[in-house]
Amino acid sequence: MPELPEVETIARGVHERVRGRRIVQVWFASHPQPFKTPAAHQARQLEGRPIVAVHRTGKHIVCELGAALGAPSGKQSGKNAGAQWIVHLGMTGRLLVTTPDAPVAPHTHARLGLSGGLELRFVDPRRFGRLDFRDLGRKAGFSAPGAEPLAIGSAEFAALFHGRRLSIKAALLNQSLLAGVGNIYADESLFRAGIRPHKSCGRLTRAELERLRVALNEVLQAAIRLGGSSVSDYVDAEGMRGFFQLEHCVYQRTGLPCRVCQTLVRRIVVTGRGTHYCPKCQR
DNA sequence: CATTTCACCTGGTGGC
DNA sequence: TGCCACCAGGTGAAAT
Repeated sequence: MPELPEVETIARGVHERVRGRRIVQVWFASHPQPFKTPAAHQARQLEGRPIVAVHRTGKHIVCELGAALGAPSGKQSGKNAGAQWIVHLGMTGRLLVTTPDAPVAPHTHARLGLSGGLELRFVDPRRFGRLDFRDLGRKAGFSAPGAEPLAIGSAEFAALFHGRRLSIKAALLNQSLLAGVGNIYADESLFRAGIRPHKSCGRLTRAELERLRVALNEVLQAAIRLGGSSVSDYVDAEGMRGFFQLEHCVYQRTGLPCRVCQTLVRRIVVTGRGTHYCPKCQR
């Protein structure tokens, strides 16, 4: 499932391959609509615009778009200002850069034909993903509600969790607190910080919170270096798998010996999510 | 307001 | 072999 490192990997790959190209043709599937704004409106707005840059915010991929080719100046047009195409991959979403003649995978919901003979495709079997279009002439650019885990400082991080009663695992998954952490990296960072997943936020010491911030930062950076974790069907923009799943200490290692102390990894359910931890290393 | 639960989806898996 | 209940989990709406 795509979390921060996977989304970062995809955004970088897409950026490398499509930056500077223009959207010349847009096809959206008609029946299933995993779209925040109506498909027809998105398709109409996307066509003719250049892709200026692609980057990540939280778990969202943001494609920065320029004005449409030949759009008349003046407020009426709507295509003369910059815009954003925002992609959320949900659980099983893929954003792929292909050649136009590449076989179209099942559950392909969007195809953007680009200048220079490439296509940007959104594929999502379970349709948990979301596509959104934002006209920057009408509203501000997209920003994730939560803080950026790779940039946040000690005091701000501690303040996010201070005085809360819910478990630290549930808090890590709350995107309006921290943007980009999902089930894999919540479990892995709690292991590296030596903290029990169901421990209440309010009971964490300042030292534990700082250990968690550093552990989260390290695990996310390491995962980005390895192209993310391919635990189900995650692949990057070129269809390549990541390798960080080989470095997992607890996630999906139920019943296997802890890499540090050999105690068997345990699985519990916290707020409805499968949660993995070492009962000896994590207190 | 804070927190928890549930529906949304489909593919893969295990039991019978 | 086939069928089916069940699980995976990111998100947002509904419930508590």
